[in-house]
Amino acid sequence: MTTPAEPRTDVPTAAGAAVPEKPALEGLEDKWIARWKADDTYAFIRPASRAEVYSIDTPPPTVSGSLHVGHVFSYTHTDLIARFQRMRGKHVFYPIGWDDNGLPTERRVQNFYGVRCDPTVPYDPDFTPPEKPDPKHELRISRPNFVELCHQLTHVDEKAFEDLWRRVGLSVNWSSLYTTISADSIMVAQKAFLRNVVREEAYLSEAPTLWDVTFQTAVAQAELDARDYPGAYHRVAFHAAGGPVFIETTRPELIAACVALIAHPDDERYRSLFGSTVTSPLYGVELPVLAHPAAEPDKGTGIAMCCTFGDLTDVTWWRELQLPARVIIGRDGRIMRDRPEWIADDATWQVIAGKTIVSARELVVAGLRASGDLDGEPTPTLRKANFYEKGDKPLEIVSTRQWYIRNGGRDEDLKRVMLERGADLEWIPPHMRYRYDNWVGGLNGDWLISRQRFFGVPFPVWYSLDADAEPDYDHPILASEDRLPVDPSSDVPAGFSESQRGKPGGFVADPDVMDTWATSSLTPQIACGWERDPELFDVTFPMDLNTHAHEIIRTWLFSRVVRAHFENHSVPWLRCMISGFVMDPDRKKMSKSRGNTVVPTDVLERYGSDAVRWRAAKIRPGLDSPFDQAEMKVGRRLALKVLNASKFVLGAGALSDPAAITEPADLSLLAQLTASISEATRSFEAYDYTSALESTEQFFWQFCDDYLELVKERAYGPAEDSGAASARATLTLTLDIVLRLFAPIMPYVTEEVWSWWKAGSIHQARWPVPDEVVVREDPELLSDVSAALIQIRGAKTQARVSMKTEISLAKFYGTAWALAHLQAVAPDLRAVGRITGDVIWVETDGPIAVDVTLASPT
RNA sequence: GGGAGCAUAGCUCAGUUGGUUAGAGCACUUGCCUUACAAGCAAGGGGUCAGCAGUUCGAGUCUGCUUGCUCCCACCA
Repeated sequence: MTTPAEPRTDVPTAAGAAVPEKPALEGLEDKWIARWKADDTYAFIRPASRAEVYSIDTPPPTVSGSLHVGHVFSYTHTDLIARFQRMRGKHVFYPIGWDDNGLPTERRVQNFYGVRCDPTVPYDPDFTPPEKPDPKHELRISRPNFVELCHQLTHVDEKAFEDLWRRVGLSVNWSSLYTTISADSIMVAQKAFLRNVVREEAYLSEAPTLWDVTFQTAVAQAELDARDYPGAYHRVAFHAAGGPVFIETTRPELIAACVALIAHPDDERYRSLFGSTVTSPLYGVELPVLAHPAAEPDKGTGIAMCCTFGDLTDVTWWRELQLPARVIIGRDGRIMRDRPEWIADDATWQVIAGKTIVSARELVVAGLRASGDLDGEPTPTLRKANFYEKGDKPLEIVSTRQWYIRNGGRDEDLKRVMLERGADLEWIPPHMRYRYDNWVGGLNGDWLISRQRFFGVPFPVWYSLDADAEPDYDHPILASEDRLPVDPSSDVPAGFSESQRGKPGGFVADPDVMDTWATSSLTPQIACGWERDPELFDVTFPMDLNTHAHEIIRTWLFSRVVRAHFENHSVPWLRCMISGFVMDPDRKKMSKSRGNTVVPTDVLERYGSDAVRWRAAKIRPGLDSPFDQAEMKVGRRLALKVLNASKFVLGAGALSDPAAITEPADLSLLAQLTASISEATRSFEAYDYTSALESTEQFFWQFCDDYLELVKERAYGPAEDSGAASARATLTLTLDIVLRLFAPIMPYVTEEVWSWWKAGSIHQARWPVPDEVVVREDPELLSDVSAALIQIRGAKTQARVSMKTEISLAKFYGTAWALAHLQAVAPDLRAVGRITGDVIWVETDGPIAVDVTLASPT
């Protein structure tokens, strides 16, 4: 009745078919981590054609940061797909990288070693960091020494990350590991940048820029974090001919930077003042009163002071009304020491000169109070202020020269193209596309990529100096591609010699580095060997899948779409699978700043990787999920159940002979198994790993609870008995297939059991197909048997007796069809129910029912 | 203020194009040492599908409104 698609020949493992006495989960991870590493089980073997490859772009974690369970879940989601595709026969290109460049690393190095980078300090080849950092006296060290320390520390961090990912069981290609600060990455980042410059997709511009005073660097729109920030409204009088004009401000320290008062053109209250002038309190600077539609009549008093620069509206006014720039805040976040030329009275200026913003504010308020220009007391308010996401002071706006890459923020045509690129991607789940559309639609400037920092990819650019040693920013000297990677601070541009560095008529290096996103926006190009390995690039790019959590759609996802659009005229990948967050039990987002993170190593140790992965697989793409320890226990129980059930199956004697499967109950099970294979496959193909797991799990539990119990006695029969052979062959085939269905989710326990009687890794085995089992029996048969079993067990439970209590008389009720099903497996039914007496069959129209008479307990 | 998602058992979640009596796991109750597993097995209780209104022979499912929660974006006078 049943023939296998192809006879299977099972080769015993080298160790022999060893089923342990007491299987345990402990120790499996160490054992298989070592084996997979030694055998390079997940190696990418380069095939001839793109169609044979499945390539995946994964987020390079910031190695100086810390990971929490949310990361583990998200990376697991990717691995589930990778393992499924590998078993489907794809050559899975699954590189991983470490994001080790950038500010987080610098900050960690500063704290770890107690040092600070000072580019003016010369390199010390014999430098060794202090054994015990002294936070009060940071050691000032040269940029090369600082960068060396960054490399040292990230190396240590990277080892810990690799250990974690290996424990989680990620089947990445470790030989394709990249880092964002490696020579290759620098080369890719510099080459792509140079091409952007040549095509005028990147440009240098002096403009007001959001500036972090702590880190003293520019930051990009994507790195902003709007936070509540306590402040106070100060009602301040400016002086006009007709009397005082009151404004409200939370930033009175900027009165000295004021360039105009501005109200809405239709605002009757101020219409008469337009075109006239007022003078500022304390400083007596004469200022025009102007009209602009961006002024909001219902904010404050309806008339605002426009400063250089208090907020982005000030920048708009400065630009559109062509106002002068009156900068008073320096890049260190302090009021400038020298009195600006528009302030007449030096004594007034000296009050705030050199002060921090906070103390300057207090001093100015005291001055206003003394001069009578403060109307009433300041009223506290909670306002939103822009912060750098890694900073803890509100951003200032300063005018600086920076490199930008066009992203559509200042170009409607490009914006439309970027939206179209987003629409070309397959989004899993689909609604994540709206996040992309929202972000791109709301861009209000190009992408600022330069950072005034040290550990990062340097811009491959110099500027020539004129006779006064002033740099010519309009004509940057670009490195030629064949010299990459270059460090302009030590390399010399063509046609110059090192002796001309910094000299009149000579040259100077661009001092900045690229933001880390500028490099990580090229991970598909870095990983796939762009410009370095054309054959690899051809078979891996555009990639098949991009995965990460939804918070970096606006940053990492979007920036890669931009770079691939410019460089490759394509999308970087075909689809994006977006993970949700793990929330704390109060349904709050897990984050380091909230202090509610769960350290993954603890959880992995307590429940095991298979259990944690099982839990991750229960979370569908895009959905947030609360973290619950109890859920892990269930996963652990399943892993253990797989071990125990396998022990039973193989303990009865593995029989890889599908032709021996002849009994109706056995054939019916295989019919159900076939349906499960189809369902799991369909689900995985649709990236619905959760449903794939659920269908397999449901089959497996029913297999254990009903089928295994039903055939237990028969399976123990003598080898020459055809019923016993049928049971054993069914058990063996079912285990073989179920293990493979579980393999992407629980790689450890499935590999362990596989090794008990098969050679090779289950992770290199093929995903099951329904054709492996050719069935002609009715899957309903076992369902009817289960229904009868429930009745028999129920009777015993109700009587509060043991399941092994004998039944002296059993009456089965049901349709002729159902009774036929039960009669077909009557011996099994007698065995599992311990029916020792008579069996009576009663045909009815109703559902299956069983009446039993229990023998008196022994 | 703009956008998105969610609301089904005490908890976490399924519930295809509307169609019998709304499901699962956990938790809970009760029973069972049953030779794969007591980290197990068996049986059971538990829901006004957030609320209101509508479409329909029929609504957890479709439409509108309301409420609540979460996330993203905007909001610095």
